[in-house]
Amino acid sequence: MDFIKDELIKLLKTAGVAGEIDLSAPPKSEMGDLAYACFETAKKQGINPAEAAKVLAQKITPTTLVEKIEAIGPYVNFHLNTAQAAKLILLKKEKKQKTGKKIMVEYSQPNTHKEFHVGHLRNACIGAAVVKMLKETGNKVIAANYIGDIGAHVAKCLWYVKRHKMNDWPKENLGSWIGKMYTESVAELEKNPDAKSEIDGVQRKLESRDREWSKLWEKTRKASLDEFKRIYKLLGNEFDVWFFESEEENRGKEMVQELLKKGIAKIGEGGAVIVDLSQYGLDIFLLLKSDGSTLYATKDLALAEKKFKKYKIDESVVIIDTRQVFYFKQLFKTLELAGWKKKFICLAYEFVRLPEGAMSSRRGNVVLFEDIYNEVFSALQSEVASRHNDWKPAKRDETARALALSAIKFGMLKHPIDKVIEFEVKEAMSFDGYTGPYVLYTIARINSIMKKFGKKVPVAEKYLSGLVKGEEKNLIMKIGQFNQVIKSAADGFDPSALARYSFDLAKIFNDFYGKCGILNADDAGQKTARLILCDRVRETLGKAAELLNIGTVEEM
RNA sequence: GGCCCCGUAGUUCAAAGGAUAGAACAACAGCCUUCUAAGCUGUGGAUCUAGGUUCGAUUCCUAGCGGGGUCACCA
Repeated sequence: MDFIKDELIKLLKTAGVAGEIDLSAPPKSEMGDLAYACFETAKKQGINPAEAAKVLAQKITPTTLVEKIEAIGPYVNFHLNTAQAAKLILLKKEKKQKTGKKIMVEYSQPNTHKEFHVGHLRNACIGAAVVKMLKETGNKVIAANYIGDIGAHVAKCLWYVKRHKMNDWPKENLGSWIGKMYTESVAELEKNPDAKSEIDGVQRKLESRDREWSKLWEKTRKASLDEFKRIYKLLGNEFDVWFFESEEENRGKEMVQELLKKGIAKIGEGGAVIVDLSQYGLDIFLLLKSDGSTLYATKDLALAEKKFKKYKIDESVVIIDTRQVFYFKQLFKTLELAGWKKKFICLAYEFVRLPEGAMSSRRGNVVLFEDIYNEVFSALQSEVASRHNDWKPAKRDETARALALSAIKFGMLKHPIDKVIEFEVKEAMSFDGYTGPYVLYTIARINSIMKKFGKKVPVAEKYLSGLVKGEEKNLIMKIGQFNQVIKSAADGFDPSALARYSFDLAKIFNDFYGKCGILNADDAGQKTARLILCDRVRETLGKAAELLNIGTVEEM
């Protein structure tokens, strides 16, 4: 699209337009392919925009690329020659502009000793997509996970296990069992608040690496981690660096002392270490508990230091639940007061709730990733079986798995991050319309055509003159937008823009597919031209899916 | 109460201050001797309220109303 825009901008400049020129797509394709809005120009000339558009349109003469220039209201609309547009969009490679920053994206951050539910899923999906999009736009990206393997929640879980469950450990699925023990522990603590002091004692023992408790901790921690790694493998999440809270405790405590010395932190009510941020509207920030044991904040100080010192990154992006933004504002402010001038970006997504209310391990109304995956997978198993009786079971399962993951991941990514997702099983089970399977289906349709064609599609400019229809042009123009969509989605950390684009492109393709014969086109030239177009649609959809961390299928 | 996010068809969401506010789901009516009907076509249906800035506001500002979140030993 850049080549086309460059040429149009040149035409406009020759016609006397000065300054920045911005071209947009008109709302309806009949109106033209690209439009220039004349508001600025009109203002400079002191005439009304519709008049300016009319004058400007008359000054520009058609070229091989631009067939018609038309003023509609305040807009100058350019109608492009389809074959020429196809040449510039389908055949010419645009050079990518590189941002070239070194960015660490920290995401997922699950707590061991807890269950992995669909709220965690949203983070994992957004994170994977953000990492891929930032890489695509030329950044060096380090994908980091930060495991909450120590802290109050671990103490709660282990206190309960030690007290009630030492004799009934399961042989399998230890990781998810431990998560359930956490939930039971919370329930018990609610009934019996006095247990709090016992649990605090457990946390202190864990932090002082008491031998007996450490042994229990190591075993359960590993089981939790194995469970997470299994889920990441299924989801296709890969991390370059693993941080653990347990490894940040000591340095964190030291840093708290340093902040005390500098006078940035002080001892607050009850003996805890605090930073008073009330003059910044950020209340009181707690760094260390009164009994000397650590908080999230203690460890995050050390982690921030490690990220910039050890990994020498330019920016630190942290993907978190919106409920933690206040905490992160406090943390960033504290680092700033301590003299840090680093770029911290806090990418907050709204949470996933259930129709009956917020998910809470406490109330036991969480939807586990595992459960929803199994449900979607088995629904797709029967879908696939009903369509492909002849396939081997292994192939059917593999297809159902890919489709299930595409449905779940796309469902998490299609909502903008600042919208609360109300998670409904019914919606997760729908495979029509604005869904992952719809995009995969479109790719599978193209694969099928290519397979029937049976040869490599010959790509050459001479075939493109076969492209003349409106449906073809719509597709070409949409493909032309791809690079810009990637760029703005990456810059805005917004996978939903890319998800929407891939759906729109698939939709335009299916329209084309229904109206234009491909293998049975009117003549050989047209057929080849359409095959080239199909190939580029497939490539674009495939790339979009890849950037969203969604795997595709050959056929379905 | 302070601060943060969100209010658009029945529902879930679009629309860098610009053209007749777009989709999807659901509802209803059609389309498989032809490249995969997980598809396509058609029909109805919406900007929370009141001000302001602007040639122009769904978008920006102010106030209100409604929903959600958060505010010292949780993460």
